[in-house]
Amino acid sequence: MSPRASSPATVKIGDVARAAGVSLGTVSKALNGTGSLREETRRHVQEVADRLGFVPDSRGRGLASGRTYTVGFLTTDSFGRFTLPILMGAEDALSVGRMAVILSDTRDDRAREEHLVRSLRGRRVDGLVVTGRSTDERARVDIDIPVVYAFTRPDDPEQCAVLSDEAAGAALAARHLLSLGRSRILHVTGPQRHRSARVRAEAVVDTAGDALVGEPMFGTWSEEWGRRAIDIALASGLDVDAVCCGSDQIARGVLDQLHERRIAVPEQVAVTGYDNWDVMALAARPPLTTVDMNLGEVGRRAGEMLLELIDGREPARCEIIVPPRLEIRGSTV
Amino acid sequence: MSPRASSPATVKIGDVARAAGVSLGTVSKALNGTGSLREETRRHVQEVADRLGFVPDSRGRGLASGRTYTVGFLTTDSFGRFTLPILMGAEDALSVGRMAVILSDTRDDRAREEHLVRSLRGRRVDGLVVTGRSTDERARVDIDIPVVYAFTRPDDPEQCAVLSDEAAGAALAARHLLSLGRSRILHVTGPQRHRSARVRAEAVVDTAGDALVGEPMFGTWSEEWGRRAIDIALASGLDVDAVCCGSDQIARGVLDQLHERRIAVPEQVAVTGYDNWDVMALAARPPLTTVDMNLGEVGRRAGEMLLELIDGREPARCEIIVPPRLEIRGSTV
DNA sequence: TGGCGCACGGCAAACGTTTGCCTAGTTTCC
DNA sequence: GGAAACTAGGCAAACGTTTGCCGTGCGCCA
Repeated sequence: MSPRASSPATVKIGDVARAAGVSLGTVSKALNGTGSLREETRRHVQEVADRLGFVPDSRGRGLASGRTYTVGFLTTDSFGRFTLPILMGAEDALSVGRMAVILSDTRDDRAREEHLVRSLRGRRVDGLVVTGRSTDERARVDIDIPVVYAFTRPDDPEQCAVLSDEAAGAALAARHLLSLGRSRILHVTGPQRHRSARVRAEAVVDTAGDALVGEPMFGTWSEEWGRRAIDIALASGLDVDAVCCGSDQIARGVLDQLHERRIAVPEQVAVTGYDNWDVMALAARPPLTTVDMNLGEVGRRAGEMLLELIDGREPARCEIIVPPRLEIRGSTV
Repeated sequence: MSPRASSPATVKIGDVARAAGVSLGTVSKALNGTGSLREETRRHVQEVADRLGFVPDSRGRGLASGRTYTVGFLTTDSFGRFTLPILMGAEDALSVGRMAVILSDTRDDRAREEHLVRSLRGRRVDGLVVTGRSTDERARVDIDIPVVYAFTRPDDPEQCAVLSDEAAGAALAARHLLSLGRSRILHVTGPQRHRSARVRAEAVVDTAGDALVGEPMFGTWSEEWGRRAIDIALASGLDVDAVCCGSDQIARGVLDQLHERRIAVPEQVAVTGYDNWDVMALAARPPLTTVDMNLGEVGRRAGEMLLELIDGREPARCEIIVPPRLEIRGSTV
């Protein structure tokens, strides 16, 4: 087969060497800043390389140096709302280490995951960032290169991970409501079988104490549930001056239903969300006070940690908990 | 530097050869189904390779075969709402060609794009999918490998592209409203400087004809604008029985404001959106009738076309227009 | 002026594959 | 029974780098 029939034959290191009148190894050293060369030589080679538009072939480079400068980004949860900011953060951190990121979306399919991991292994990636839903633990990826889990919690506690402090986030919202003098707080959140929902609910219960009205209401992560929850709560005669929601979507539903019933937000009832999902939180009326998990930061820290692991440096901590942040807007005074 | 200090030294093709008692080249042929070998030999080699857990090194493979089986996915628009489904579709199509996808997010930064393209070139990717906002044309990427533009329109008409038929989509919505007997249709859409807004508006005007009330209302792609537009329209005494919106977000705002004013949807006024963005369209009350651009299909077709180009086959058409589809829900009868 | 050391840069092995060519052995056909 | 025609698989070159080691020529010092 004709090797790479690209039109104007790619320029390789030998071409640069010839054009610069030096040896092939010298070009490599000049361009990589290694070996011992006169500054003048380096400059000259650099110039020639630029003129010729030389870009070193990562295959040869990888083969010779043992590093590919490539990492895999493995996600179970397609590229949903949560995965995305993490990906962006990770890319940020990794690109300063000149790493390229290969995307692998398992679509939550075991066989597909196996195939993808095999492919990544074949590409000799230097490391792996694994992410997915935070709701449950995920099985560790069986591969003998550095792996950092982001957002999702690996079932093996030895593995490095960067997680969001969900309890702290929920507490943040609850405390905020308390500080506003609210004393009859309702908690509406997602399905009880989801770890996130449970953890957040527990934190709200602990923080709000006597100020909590009734039991946490578990349902689904939808606007629809937010609306229904309000109906249910009011129908059962609950007296409420704040609703602490498990997600922005739920909060949006809550807001709509309160509006519907002519209950003033935030005057009569304050509302908080969770996620700081801009399209939801900012478009709500009033704009939603909500917890931001700093997912970008989660991804960034995961990328940084992976770089450390790849470089063989032991990272200070192998589990990083990223603190969330409260974004205060109009839905709470 | 120690070449790849991974714990249990990676098994290479030579190891398999030795273990199977054949030559190195034979292993390659057996595993790749090339050359002429006895079926028995192939099986035997395959077995040994499996037992040893051999995964060929893509660097060596790429170097020898001239193909990297890697493509770049270059996006200007971070990985927003539109880019994502395209990415997923493209990945779908490319993964059947055993291609890995390297992500490159330019963040709309010229310098960053240059750097990323250089990096992709260094990795000798076999091809490139370029995507971004559909609102404007984008400068062609200067690289001498196959490139397919998806969703975004390249400024050079020679380039291959897969686009969504936005005019058809808007017409679809307008025609649907007409077919329901609506005769006083208002069009509310995004900024006039956006190509998408202009194209869709033009199509609505053409399709609705006399049934169009007033001029298309250009604004922003936000819920806020949807709400305001309704206020403005009603304040100016417009009599309307349908609102054809340029996006789901706008439609959502329109719905909310109509609801606010106790105007029944769809009985008194029917509403259509554009994008079929599930979190918006499904959570709306009533659920939104909207145009789905089939972005997954756009990505898939782009991936397929790229595969063809890489394989040197001239694709039948170099510009593919993917037809949109109307998703009918409760906001129109 | 002679010797030593140092700075610079060349040489070639190594990285892990694929693939065209060649050879040895087996069959087939007269 | 012998030669021609295949068949199966070995051999080695090639892909494009990096890097350790070595040699050469120069400067410096005595």
